[in-house]
Order: sequence, then C-alpha cells, then structure tokens
Amino acid sequence: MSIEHEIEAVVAKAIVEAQGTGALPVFDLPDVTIERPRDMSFGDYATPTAMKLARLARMAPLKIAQAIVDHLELPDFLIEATVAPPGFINLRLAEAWLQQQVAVILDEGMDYGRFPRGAGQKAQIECVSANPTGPIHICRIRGGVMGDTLARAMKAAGYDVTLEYYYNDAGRQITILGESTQIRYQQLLGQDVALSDEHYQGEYITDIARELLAKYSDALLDKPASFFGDYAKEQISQSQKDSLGRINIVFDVYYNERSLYESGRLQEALATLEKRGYVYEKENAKWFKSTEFGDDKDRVLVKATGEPTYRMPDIAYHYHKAQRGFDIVVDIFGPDHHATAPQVLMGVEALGYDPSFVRTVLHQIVYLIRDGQQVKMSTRAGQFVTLDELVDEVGADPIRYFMISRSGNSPVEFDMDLALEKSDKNPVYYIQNAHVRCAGIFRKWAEAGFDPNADEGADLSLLTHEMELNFLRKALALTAVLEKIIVTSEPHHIAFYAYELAAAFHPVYEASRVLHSEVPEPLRLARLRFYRAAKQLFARVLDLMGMSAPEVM
RNA sequence: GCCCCUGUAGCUCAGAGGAUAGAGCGUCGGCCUCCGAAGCCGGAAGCCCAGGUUCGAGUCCUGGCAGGGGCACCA
Repeated sequence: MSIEHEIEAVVAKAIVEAQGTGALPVFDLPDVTIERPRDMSFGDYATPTAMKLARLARMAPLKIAQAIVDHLELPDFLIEATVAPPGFINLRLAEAWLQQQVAVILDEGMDYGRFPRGAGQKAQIECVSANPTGPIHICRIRGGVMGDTLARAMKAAGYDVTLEYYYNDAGRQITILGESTQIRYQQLLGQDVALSDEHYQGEYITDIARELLAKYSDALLDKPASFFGDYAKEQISQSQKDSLGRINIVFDVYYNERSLYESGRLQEALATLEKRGYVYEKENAKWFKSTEFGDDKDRVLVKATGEPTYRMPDIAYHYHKAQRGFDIVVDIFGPDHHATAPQVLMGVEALGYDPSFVRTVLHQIVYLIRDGQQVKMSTRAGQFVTLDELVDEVGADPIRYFMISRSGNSPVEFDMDLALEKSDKNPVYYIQNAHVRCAGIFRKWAEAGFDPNADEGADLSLLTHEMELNFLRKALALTAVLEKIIVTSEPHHIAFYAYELAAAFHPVYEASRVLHSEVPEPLRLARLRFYRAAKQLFARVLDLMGMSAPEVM
C-alpha cells in the first residue's frame, strides 16, 4: 500500500474516533484524500478533509481539523500533525523513518514501489495493432510505448498483464500488398508492369521482391498475388516484431483477424447481434443500429459484397476479449481511430456485456523533428523514417522516453537533435546521468582499493542533509505515481517523475560528497549507502520506462 | 453540420476540486585546486473570453472565440 493510503486510513480512523467521543457529530465518512502540500514547509503530506466535512459536520473547518488531530494516532512514520488555516491538516514524516528508506530501496530492489492493487486481476493492454503492410508508423510506436509502459506499471501493481497486438492478415490491404510485391518481382525480372497509386510504393517492397528473386529466381512468375501477399506479410510482421523488440516492447499475444473467421467467433458475434435485434438490412448491406447506443448514424457491419467492414471483426475481437475474462482491458488508439473507438464499445454493449471493463486511451500525433524541421511521412508513398532507422540514429532510450514525455492528449514533438544531445538539455541524459554518477562513485571507490561492500551496515541516521532527505521523499512517491498511472491510464507521469527524481538527485551529488578527503568515515559509509540506494532506484525507474541504466555514457 | 483533443511564461509542456500555479528550452546573472560542469545555484516572465456550480475553479458545467484531428459499404 502506498504511504498515502496508509495516511488516509489513519485519518479516517481518527475521524471515527472523534465521532465516538462526541468531538465530531456522526455522519457517513466521505473519502479522505491525501496530497503533497505545495510548500514543503507545511509538511510532507496534507489533507483537506476537514474542509470537505464542514457542511456535513456543521462545524468550522479549523475546529474539525483540530478534533481530527486530537484523535490522531500517529503511526511510526509520522512525527507531527498540525492544523493550518483554512482547515488543512499537515503531516510530517519522521526523519529516522525516511532515512530507513535507503535500506528499503536496497532490500526491495527492482520490486521497490510495488503495491497489490491489481492482485488476482487479469488485465489486457492492446496497442500498436498495425497491419503487416509496411513499417510501423511513428504514431503507432507512441501507442506501443504508452501501452508497454502502462503494462510495466500494472505489473508493479500485481496485475496479470497481457500485452496484445491485433492485426489484419487478410482482406484488401494484404491483397494490395501481394500485388505490390508481385509487380516489383516482375519488374526485377524485366517485365513491363507498373504499380498503381493504390499500391505500396516503399522501397521495402522491392527489398522483399529482391529476396524472393534471390531465393527462387524466376520460379514464382506463375504464382498468384496471394502467394506474394502471404510471404510479404510474414516478412513484414517479423521485422515489426524485431523492431519493437529493439525498444523493449515484446507482445505476449499477436492476435490475428483471420482467426476470428476460422474460429467462428465473428459469425457468432454477428448472429448474436442479429438475435438481439441490433442488425437490419438495407441496400443489401447489414447495418448495426449504433444509434441506439448514442451514435449519430448507423454503421455498416457487412457490405453489399458480403464482406464484413473492419468494424465487424473489431467488435468480434472485443466480444472475445469479454469472453476471455479480463477484469480490465485497455485499448490504445491513435488519432486516426478516435472516432471508431466508441463504436466498438457500442458493439460490446449490444452483445450484452457491460463495456465498462474496456478503457479506451486516446493519444495525439507525433511530429518528427530533424534540424528544426518537421519530417513529413506517408506510408503508402514510401516516405517515412522507420523505427529501425530511428533506433540506429538515436538509440532506444530516447524513443522510449520522448514517446511518454507528454500526456496522450498533447502531441509529441520528437526532436532527433535533442535526442542525441549529450547534456542536461536532454532529459534522457539528465536522468541516466544520475545513474552514471552513482556508478562512478562505486567505480572510483573500488579502484582506490577499498572494500566494495564497506557501506553494509552503515549508520543511516547520519544522512541528515536536507537534500538527501528530499531525494528520499521523492523516492517514496513512486508508488503513488504508479497508482496514478493506472487510475488515469496516463503513463506520462512516470517520465515526469523520473525527471523530478533526477532533479532531486543532482543537487545531492553536488553537495553531499563521498570520496572527498575531509568526509569523516562513518558519514562516508552512510553516503555510500545512500548512493547505492539512489543507483538502485534509478535502475528501477528506468526499467519501469523500458530504458537502460548505463554505468557509463 | 456533427464528434474528439487542445488553449497555462517568448517557445514546448506538467498540474488526482484545495494553501503563494510548476518544469524544461530560451533569456539575464553566479558556481569547477578532489566522486562525470554530461552538473549546480539564483532572477525576470503566465492560467483564451463570459457566465455558472462550490466554503474553495487552471481543474467541473454551459456558451463563445481560436488551433489540431476525425466524421467510408478503407483500416
């Protein structure tokens, strides 16, 4: 449990106690909220509960606050509770307990900040879900990083998380892919054929055709376009997986649309919708009465040609998600899917499920900036920067960081020049440098011939520097940050947290020296312990972001 | 026309209904004889407009204004 929740419980208990002694009138307890005061001088935590209770209790907020404080049983981690106008209760952490966080961080290691919110719950996060027709667009990569980061937070909260990628491996797009590859293949063999505007123009198609030529020479000339489509699809899908792996995104499940047909789930979903009376025929097409769920017009499920629209498998897929028993499903959609997301939920509802287990997370576009200019991209026209190129150019860490460095509701400007910058201007370096600086201390310490584990059992009560304590206060906030990410489905909070943690660290590093000659020995060892914990914490936080924690840069 | 997102410092953005609205970049000014200055410290500078809800609104509601995205029997 986060410390905030522990404090909530303590305050709630005090209110009940106060009601028991008659210091407060009896009323139903509303939620107690705990926050960090703006001004640190007020304390470490605060609650505005007394002000919220004023109406219920018909008392002055200050009096309520005082009554609560009078009945407060301070746990060992709190040293002081005070009342401040207009009715805040401010709470202060015990310094000795704070110092012990160093030991806790080292004890818990890569589990630091864990909490059991999701224990026993199955969660699914769906993201990227790009079709295997070309390199993944940078916007989808954003969704992927958001999804993976959210998955890491949810795992820290004990959820059993399935990271899932849904893709269309049948239908029109694959047909066009096959034709494009076939035409390139024929061209390589000197035939006079040309791509139409509809075909994929990218160089990667020619690469695949070249591969086929090398493997099979001209033996494929009589193969149908579908052969080329299947081959290209496999190649592209594999390279998508490889590319995503390079930025530490590994999906647990690749769910393909074709399986919805093969398993009969799509047909079943459609039949169920029909049975429930949400489907009608018009102009030879089957329409979904989405207006009954608030849509502004009904939508086609099955075209006049007999082919389902993309909407039908989407609904069937979510039908299956519901059947698979996930307690929480998170769908991450880019700007091109904002409008269709609600329709899927309407489908789920029409199928008889409460759609509230599905949370849709929307995000805005990504602009790629190079030399101060926006790089224009178009998949079909073959103009794009691929994920591989991006990784080659700036590395995985900046991609991971910048993709979650903004709220999903804001666009991301991915500045490749900034990503490469090796200075405090680049938040990626700024954060990782904190880890590097810690590593440097231990490297120097070992090089000087000292016992590398000399800090074991150090006296942590010597860590009295205000900046050290500030860093530990920040460390303590990790659980609350993770919880906020899960509650709001907004993974960007971890990026801001990491930066703030680094910003709390660097002043310590400047002020609280370890290896300098004038530092007394017990203090040196305590500080060494502190930096060991700091290093561990940065490794933990970087891992939560899917980033590396380098020893040197 | 309808739907979604966004208007916070010169720029890019945080801000879970609470106290004096926070960062980064830029700008101005300080700090290296010992662990990475790849860093630290300090200054100036801001909530689109109008109503409403609330003890309390950057935050919630309504209406404007402005910008972005989307409204296919494409995915």
